[in-house]
Amino acid sequence: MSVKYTSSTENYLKAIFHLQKSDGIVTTNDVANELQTRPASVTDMLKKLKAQKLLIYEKYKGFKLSNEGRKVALQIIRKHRLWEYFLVEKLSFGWDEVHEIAEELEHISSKKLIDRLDEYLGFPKSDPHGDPIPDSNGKFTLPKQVDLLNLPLNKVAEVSSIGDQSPEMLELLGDKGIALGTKLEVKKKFAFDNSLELKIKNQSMVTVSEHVAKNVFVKYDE
Amino acid sequence: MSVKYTSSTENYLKAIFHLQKSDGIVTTNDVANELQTRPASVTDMLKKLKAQKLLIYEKYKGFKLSNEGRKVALQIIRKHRLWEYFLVEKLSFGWDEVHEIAEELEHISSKKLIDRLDEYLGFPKSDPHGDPIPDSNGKFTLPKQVDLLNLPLNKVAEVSSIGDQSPEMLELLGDKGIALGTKLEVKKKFAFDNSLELKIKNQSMVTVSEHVAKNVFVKYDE
DNA sequence: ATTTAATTTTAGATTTGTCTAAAATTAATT
DNA sequence: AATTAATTTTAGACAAATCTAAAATTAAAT
Ligand SMILES: [Mn+2]
Ligand SMILES: [Mn+2]
Ligand SMILES: [Mn+2]
Ligand SMILES: [Mn+2]
Repeated sequence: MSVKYTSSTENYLKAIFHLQKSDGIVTTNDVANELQTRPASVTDMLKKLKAQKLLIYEKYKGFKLSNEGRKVALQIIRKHRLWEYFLVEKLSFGWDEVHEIAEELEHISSKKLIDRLDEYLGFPKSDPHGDPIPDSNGKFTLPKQVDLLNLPLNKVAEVSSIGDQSPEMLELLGDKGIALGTKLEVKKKFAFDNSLELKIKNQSMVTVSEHVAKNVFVKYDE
Repeated sequence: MSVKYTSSTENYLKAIFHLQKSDGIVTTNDVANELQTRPASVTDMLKKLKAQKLLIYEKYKGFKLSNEGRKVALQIIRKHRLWEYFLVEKLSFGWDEVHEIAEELEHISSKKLIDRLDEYLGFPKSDPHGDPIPDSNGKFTLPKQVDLLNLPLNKVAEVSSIGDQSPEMLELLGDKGIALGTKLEVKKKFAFDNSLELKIKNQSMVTVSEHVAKNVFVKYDE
């Protein structure tokens, strides 16, 4: 039967899950940095997670989520992303203002609530940032996508996901007229600094840096 | 500026508010009983609430909410009831299964979220149990209502609110076919035990005890 | 291979919210 | 009025989550 975890435990599991995705290996400092806390606090929590069999951990030797830990993390992520979808689609929030609120809502415990919400929303496949929403069993399908640097010239594509989702990045994208679902094509790539000129559908041309280009993912046919 | 309170603080304020409504005077034991905790824990919290100027309290002399405390309590109640309305109207929950979930959701802090939700729901005036929903400023209007014992014979009325909302009561009412909005009239009152015979619209006659009658409130014309 | 630096862990405190047991106060009974 | 009972508060403890400062371990640099 489904056990109840504290919000803190859930936040740690989620952070470790996300760090595992990108790096593979996760360190105490990584987690401290991600959760805006101190390394000593992280070590304390690692021991608790190990005691609950949510983490495989040997001191000084590193750690990773257990199967159970991964399972719990995926359910938190499911809740987070469904609430984000709800906020944008039903309550007309901007995609750049839902993360904080979802950070709280993801800890509401009722399984029935989240399954009803999923149904109410029409079983969406991805959240407002293009990230996949795990189903009730934790399964999800990664959409095939490339970043703008690897998008062929003059190929119309649709923005499907954003890598760096910092407020600064989202503000820049909003300003350039780039949102999830935006149709665009790369018109020119400058070899000098890998900056790109983009034609955004129904808008004028814009220029983006390599840093931005690497964090905007798109889907396109073929 | 809106200060952030802990869930525990919010639960205490809400409990004291509700106890104040019914009795007028509230005791340490009342609160302990309401929140399923110990009198010593209540005293601890009373001191904290006083320090935060949310409560007027002199030890051994009793206590009551300050204006600020009442204001905060009303905002929590607003959130609780709006979420209950959402769960019933949008996610098809039964009115007897939403309280627990709302007990968690009421602590989500975003003011913008709750105002957007209010708008999305069409600014409902009362929750699924017939209790009034305070507006963004904490104002609400009490619907004029009488309990079934005071409803004149053969007068068609509409169920508007339930006093005792225990699972046992809600189960009994569900079984008898009495829900919020149900149209009914009192056909007979037995002086012996104050039990009533009711004609419920589109159903057969049912009998209810005085205890039940005192906890079912109705609105009617004139 | 030592020495130095960075990382991680431990030791010991602190805050919040809770508890039990005992003391203080108020209320109720003889 | 004195005694007993109930209520409320204090004293001291504990679990959870955090912190700082110091120690242990591992990694990097001479
Ligand atoms: Mn969170
Ligand atoms: Mn997201
Ligand atoms: Mn609550
Ligand atoms: Mn209610």
